[in-house]
Amino acid sequence: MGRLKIKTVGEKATRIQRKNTDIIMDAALEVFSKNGFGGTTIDQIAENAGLSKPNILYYFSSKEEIHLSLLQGLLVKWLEPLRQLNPTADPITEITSYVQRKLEMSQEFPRESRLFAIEILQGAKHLDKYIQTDLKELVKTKATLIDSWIADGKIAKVNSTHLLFSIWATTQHYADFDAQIKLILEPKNNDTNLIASQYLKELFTKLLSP
Amino acid sequence: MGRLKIKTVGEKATRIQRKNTDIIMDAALEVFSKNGFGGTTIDQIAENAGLSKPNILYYFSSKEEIHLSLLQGLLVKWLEPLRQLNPTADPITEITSYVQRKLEMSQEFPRESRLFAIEILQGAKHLDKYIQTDLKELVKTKATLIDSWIADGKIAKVNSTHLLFSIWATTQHYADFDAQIKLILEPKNNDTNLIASQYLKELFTKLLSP
DNA sequence: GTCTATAAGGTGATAGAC
DNA sequence: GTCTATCACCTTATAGAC
Repeated sequence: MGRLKIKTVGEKATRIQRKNTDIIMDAALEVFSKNGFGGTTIDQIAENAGLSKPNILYYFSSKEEIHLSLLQGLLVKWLEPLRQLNPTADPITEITSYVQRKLEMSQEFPRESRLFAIEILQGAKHLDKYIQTDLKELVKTKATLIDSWIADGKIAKVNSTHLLFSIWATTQHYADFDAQIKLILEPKNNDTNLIASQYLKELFTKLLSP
Repeated sequence: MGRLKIKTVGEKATRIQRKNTDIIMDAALEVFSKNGFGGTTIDQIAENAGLSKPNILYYFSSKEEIHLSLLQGLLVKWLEPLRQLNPTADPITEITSYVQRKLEMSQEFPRESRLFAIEILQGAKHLDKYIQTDLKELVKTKATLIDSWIADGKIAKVNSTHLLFSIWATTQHYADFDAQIKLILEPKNNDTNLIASQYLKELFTKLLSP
């Protein structure tokens, strides 16, 4: 009768498991991204999910397991924009498009962005193996691609790795520091996303123009 | 014999109070910036400070009071680089100097940077009044200054508020996401700070050149 | 000012009925 | 699969001796 990973039941039960697992993870994302791991209680997750605390612990064996599942499930999605960086297209268009994709992802998934940010901020203890392998490898590949564009004279000479850092920093800032931005900007400003998009396009276009 | 704010004792006692208060706040900064508010226990602060838990609570009436004291003490220092932005000097030099000051501050006080970041990330609940007054006012003043530089044709036309956002984002990134950066860069890279400094100077110089 | 002891309440996780 | 009840532990904060 087992835990999640042991599938001994039929189609219908599996579907219920999947559905409830999704509900719990969404509720947990909501609370973890707002209060951090330590500031989150299973009770809060349970209330958010509309389930009882023991029921949460029927699907996940511990609070930490929920947290880990969330982080690991996030990684593939989070790297997708960078993976799409295309060697054959126009370099500046490619990079500014990447900036746009990253910005849109932060705006569309602010909870995920914050969860990720909190985790890195606190030392990346649960992601370090992944960062040292998958992310490091991907950065290396894409930095090499950018370096080849520089060597071909297609874009200006810049440090390709720090270029990536600054793209991450500027795009994620709008999701992660949203509270600060909202408090500073006038409430009437409903076009923050558009302005941010245009500003960042200009920032990186000017940097990279040969 | 009263709490911190009531000064009924002589010079010597006051000096001890001040010394222990500083020790506690430094220990608390260490732990809060690493584990967040919820992930921190008074026991951890006590151990870090080399004091007993009740002794901590002799100087501060609660865990939250320590946290608040830290955040509020941080604000003046954190805004100083922007305050120094000088209306009379050369605009591009002024802005790139500001970038350097902000970068140095993040590198020199990474714990403060992370504490601040975690607070904003989680909704800025304890700083919202300050952000809406002091910071908003300062940003308005300095954005107006930058706008006047644009009007005078001294720098390129950009959105001045988003310029400030991108400066904060890029400079704080090196402190806040240090764990990720260290894992991605080769261990041999000891000159990250220098490269970051040069890269950011180029990024903003190109953006702002008329 | 600093300590030991402890109250008071919250939290993660489990047992067992349904 | 889901619930109520509960255990065992941890944590904040206080009381009171020194």
